[in-house]
Amino acid sequence: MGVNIKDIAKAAGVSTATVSRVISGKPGVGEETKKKIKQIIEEMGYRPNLGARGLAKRRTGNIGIVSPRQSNIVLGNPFFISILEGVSHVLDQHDYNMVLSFTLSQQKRLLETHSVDGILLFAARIGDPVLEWLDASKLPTVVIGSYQDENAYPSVRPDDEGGIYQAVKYLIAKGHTRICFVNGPLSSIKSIRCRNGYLKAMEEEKLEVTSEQIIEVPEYDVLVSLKTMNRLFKEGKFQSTAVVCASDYLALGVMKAAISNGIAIPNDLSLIGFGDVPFAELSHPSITTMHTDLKKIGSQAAQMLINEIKGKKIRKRNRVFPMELVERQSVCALKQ
Amino acid sequence: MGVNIKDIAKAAGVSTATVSRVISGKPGVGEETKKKIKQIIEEMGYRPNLGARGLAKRRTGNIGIVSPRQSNIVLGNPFFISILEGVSHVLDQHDYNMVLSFTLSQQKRLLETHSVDGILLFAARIGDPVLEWLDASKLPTVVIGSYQDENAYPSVRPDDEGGIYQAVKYLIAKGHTRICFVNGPLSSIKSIRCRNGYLKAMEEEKLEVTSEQIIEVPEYDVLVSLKTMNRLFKEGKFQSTAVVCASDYLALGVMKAAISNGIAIPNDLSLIGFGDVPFAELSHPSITTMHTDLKKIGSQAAQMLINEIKGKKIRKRNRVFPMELVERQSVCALKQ
DNA sequence: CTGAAAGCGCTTACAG
DNA sequence: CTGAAAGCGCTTACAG
Repeated sequence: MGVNIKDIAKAAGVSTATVSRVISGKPGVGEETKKKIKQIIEEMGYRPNLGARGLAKRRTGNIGIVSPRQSNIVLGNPFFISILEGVSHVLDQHDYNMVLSFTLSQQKRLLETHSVDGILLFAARIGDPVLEWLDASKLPTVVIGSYQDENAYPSVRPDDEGGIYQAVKYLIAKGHTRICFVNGPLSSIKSIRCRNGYLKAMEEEKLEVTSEQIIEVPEYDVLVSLKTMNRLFKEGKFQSTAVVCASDYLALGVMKAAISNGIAIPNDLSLIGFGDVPFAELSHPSITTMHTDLKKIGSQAAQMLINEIKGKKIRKRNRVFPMELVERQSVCALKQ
Repeated sequence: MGVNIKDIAKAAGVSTATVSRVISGKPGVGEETKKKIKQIIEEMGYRPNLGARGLAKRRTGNIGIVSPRQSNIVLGNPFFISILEGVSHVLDQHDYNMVLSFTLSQQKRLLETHSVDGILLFAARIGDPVLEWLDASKLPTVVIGSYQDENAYPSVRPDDEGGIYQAVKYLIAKGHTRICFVNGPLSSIKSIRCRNGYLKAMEEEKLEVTSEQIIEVPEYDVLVSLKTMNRLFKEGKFQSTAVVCASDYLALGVMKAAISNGIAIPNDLSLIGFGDVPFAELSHPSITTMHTDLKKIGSQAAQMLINEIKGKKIRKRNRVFPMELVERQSVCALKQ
């Protein structure tokens, strides 16, 4: 099992307490002794056992990332990846490890076995079993993305409502009036917020919203979106000249379905995505979309969690990041 | 800190040893006692402390996933995501947590602090500093993907060489002779293997390979591929009628560059990708590509690692998964 | 400035 | 079938 603190103490002719002090940079050790111990640590290749340290200090040094969604949907989503990058950067500076959980049983274990010091909760939906375990665990938690109850945990999220609102307004400014909205499932609070943004913009402009104009796709996934839209286009009842989507992936599905049904984008149909993932720029045509600083959302959330763990007061519990429109090729002004 | 094993022991009027036996399902506890203890555990909501258990059993219950590449490149890559899904599934069954490391310092900590019981190494390149730490850590390790030394660690990987070989042969069967190859950097062993497959197929058919026909892109990334190809197309010296790529992402970059330079795919240029990530099917045109069972690669690697940790003999240390061609829309027969 | 000792929460020979 | 005790590798009052 390698060399431990006792070995070092013995070799240096001091107590383990002194060695421990040197390792953790605590004051109160003579320069001479410190130097000697450091040298011996180097020579013997000593590496602290984080588990043991954790036991003694009653912390684990791990942060759990939990998302109730299927791993492929979350991890395969550049949206989350970018956020994770930000998270990773901050945890790094504070010497935390990231423990990911993709399955229900992993999440349960994570939350019930004192394996982590705090939780970053992603993409939760109403009714997710994880929420109950989380609650019972009493673990410091920060939510990333929209959540049912802003008061339950501190949170960081993009301004979903404002983002969609802006997108709709932009299309209206381009002359569109028959604008439909492709949304994710309403079990996601994000979807509800996005929906509100859409309705608000339409109402403000006194544009009628028929039930066909809100298309709810059961999952934030390209393929699901593709299938749903394919059916719609084939039925021939699709009347809109523009569509706003609650995610870039949804938009990509719409685009693919449109193309294979002979609907040209943007000439026959204008399209706006949401999130600005790398693919939005790479598709053909490139997708006009709503952008926000995902990495920063991640790093702020991580920072808040660390403060929470340290028992520091959090100034602003719920942070909302503004979104801005990125103009690309998928929108054009409506021709009369 | 919640209720611990002592509390349970006291409440049940037994020793902690007995409680421990019940928890870990060890034999040698009376039915009555066992029942009683189980009930009390339930009532008091006891959850074992994995850290403490780990200290006592000299294991951590964690598996580290390390990839020397930048997080966005690895994690943003559906190729790895699919593999991770397979990994996740197996680790789950064996009650292991997954600890991810995205940055150098995280990896160093992971490898030097007894934080994990084993390592799954992804996408290593020659000269990566991680390799040295890994080596020094003496941790059980399984490599996923091509690696410099097949004997160093057990490994699981797709048949890179055979895959590219098949792709080239397929194009030749379609009448192409001027076939170029877009590869990743040669610091990656995967790239070297892919290159060999290309050369082998071309040589077998006695087709000349000029130096311009092998295009080495410095990173397995869409944008980098896009830029490189854009430059090439603009120079106007591009002579091939078909291109094989060492990854779907590379292929996507080629496609995007071709389209924006007025080169139609597949009519002007046939294109084959590698890996069959979800986007290969969703692009327009959809990409003909080499497919393999990525999830299975992940689950096999995880299983091998667990066997390694348990000290079981591994029957076959280096496993190679065959690849097969998936015909889509990005290739057409050469018109004379 | 330094050490002896207790403790973190669990497991596991050993003894009975 | 069960318990007392030692131990996993560290930290931290406490005392000097």
